[in-house]
Amino acid sequence: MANSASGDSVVDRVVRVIEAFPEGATSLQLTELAGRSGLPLSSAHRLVRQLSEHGLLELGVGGNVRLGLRLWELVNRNSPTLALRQAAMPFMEDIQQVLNQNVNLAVLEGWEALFVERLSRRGSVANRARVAGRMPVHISSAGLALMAHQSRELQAEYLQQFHDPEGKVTSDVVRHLLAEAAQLGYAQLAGVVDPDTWGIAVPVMNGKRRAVAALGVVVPLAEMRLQALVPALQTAARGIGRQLRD
Amino acid sequence: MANSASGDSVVDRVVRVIEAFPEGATSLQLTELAGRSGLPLSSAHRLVRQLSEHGLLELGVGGNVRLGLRLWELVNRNSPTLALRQAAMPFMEDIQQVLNQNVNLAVLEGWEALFVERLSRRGSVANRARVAGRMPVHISSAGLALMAHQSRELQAEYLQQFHDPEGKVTSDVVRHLLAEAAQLGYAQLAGVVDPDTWGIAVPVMNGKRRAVAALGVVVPLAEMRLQALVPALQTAARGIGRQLRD
DNA sequence: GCACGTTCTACCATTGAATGGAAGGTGCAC
DNA sequence: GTGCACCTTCCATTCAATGGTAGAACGTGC
Repeated sequence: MANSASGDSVVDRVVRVIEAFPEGATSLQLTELAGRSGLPLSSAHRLVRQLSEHGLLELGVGGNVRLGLRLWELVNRNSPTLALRQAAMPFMEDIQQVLNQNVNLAVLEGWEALFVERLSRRGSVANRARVAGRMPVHISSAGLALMAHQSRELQAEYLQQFHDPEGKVTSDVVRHLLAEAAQLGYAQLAGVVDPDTWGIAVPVMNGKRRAVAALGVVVPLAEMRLQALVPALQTAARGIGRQLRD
Repeated sequence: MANSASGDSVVDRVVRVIEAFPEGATSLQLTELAGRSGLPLSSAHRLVRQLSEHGLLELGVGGNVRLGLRLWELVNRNSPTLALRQAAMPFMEDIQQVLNQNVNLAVLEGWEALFVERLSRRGSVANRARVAGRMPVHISSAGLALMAHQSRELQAEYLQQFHDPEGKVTSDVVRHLLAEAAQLGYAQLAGVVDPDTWGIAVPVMNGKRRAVAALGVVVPLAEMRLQALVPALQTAARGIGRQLRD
């Protein structure tokens, strides 16, 4: 019983509390939060109360905890993705209008594609649900498009550590997919997320010729027409890249 | 020289660091960050490094600090505003289509309206810049619409503490504006932000008859037609409120 | 090329803020 | 009424946090 029996700093604990929220859960019971974050109840309680006083969390009646509006505000007004999203939005809308398909924009975070923006197929932007979602590199066209244009070192490191928990995909298969994506200039993947859809994505290059994002669409298998999709995506991706330079 | 000479906890400092970013600034020099957050350089440096290790911040070469993608992800995947924005989006799009005006959605945060979503006038959603922006209650139609439907106690407290830094607006003027907004069911404000525009906003009521948000439009003075705008806004606001109940 | 200013990074003795078990509330269910 | 599950508060113990200092790494002007 002392300063941190478990040997982690206060910052570690703050992070653990924020990360304890499962994807999509807006609120959590205090006891559950303590359990998920691995903190003693009293410590969790103290931390949550402190964070609540600053608005980073909100502690409601009966120990109901949720992320605070203040935190949302701080993150979104200085969003690290804002410049990218603003540069990409007009082009994403163009794609959406021309192809009438789901359009998405992703960046590489660790060994996963992190989706930072999305326009859904019907009637513009209603569906914003899966923004801030993740997909492993090897089962998303966006992830493949991104990884295929990273440095040799990073790709080697990625392939070296690669392991499919389900054991279906080998490192060699992924290597092949990446090589193909690099050669073709786009990545495609059929029926992984949903058996009836294809994903196609192209890299967005910034001024330094680095792939900083991937622009992709998800189309029903029946409407799959590479000849139409790829040029549109590539044109849009180049446009986004040009915007990023200014 | 001990644990916190300035008498604030680690949590306080973490918050100060995150809040130190001025609106719209995505990155900051370490020294400037230390200055803005009022922390000794070495303390700021240590905190930033710790937060960076968890991805809440990103510490680039040469002390360049920005908010981390991981933080953006955590906040946006468990966004406290998500339910509201999802409920409101279809209706906001309707308004945008029918009226062809800038539409925005705000909630009350302290004595200010916090804008959580916005659709700009031309070509759908390109302009996302001012999302997460704030406006004082008394100079925003959304703020007035929200405050006009809060409890008597809260309104009294607001008016009691009210003080216009520029000294142009008195508490009595605001009281009048609120009374008017409450009676009419909508708030209007001319030429405050931009001399050539009007703002009009209506409250969004949740199942418990509490005003949880405000739906508003900003229109050029020349196109101001209350008869057309208010019913459309009110209809949409009722629709949003109904969605929130489910 | 050298000296200077600025900014980032690392070190480490001091000490008070953080810790968490225990006890006391509170509310709900049976 | 009794039990249970959860939230909240308290407080003696102690080690993690602190920040002055020093040094490294850059850039810049002379």
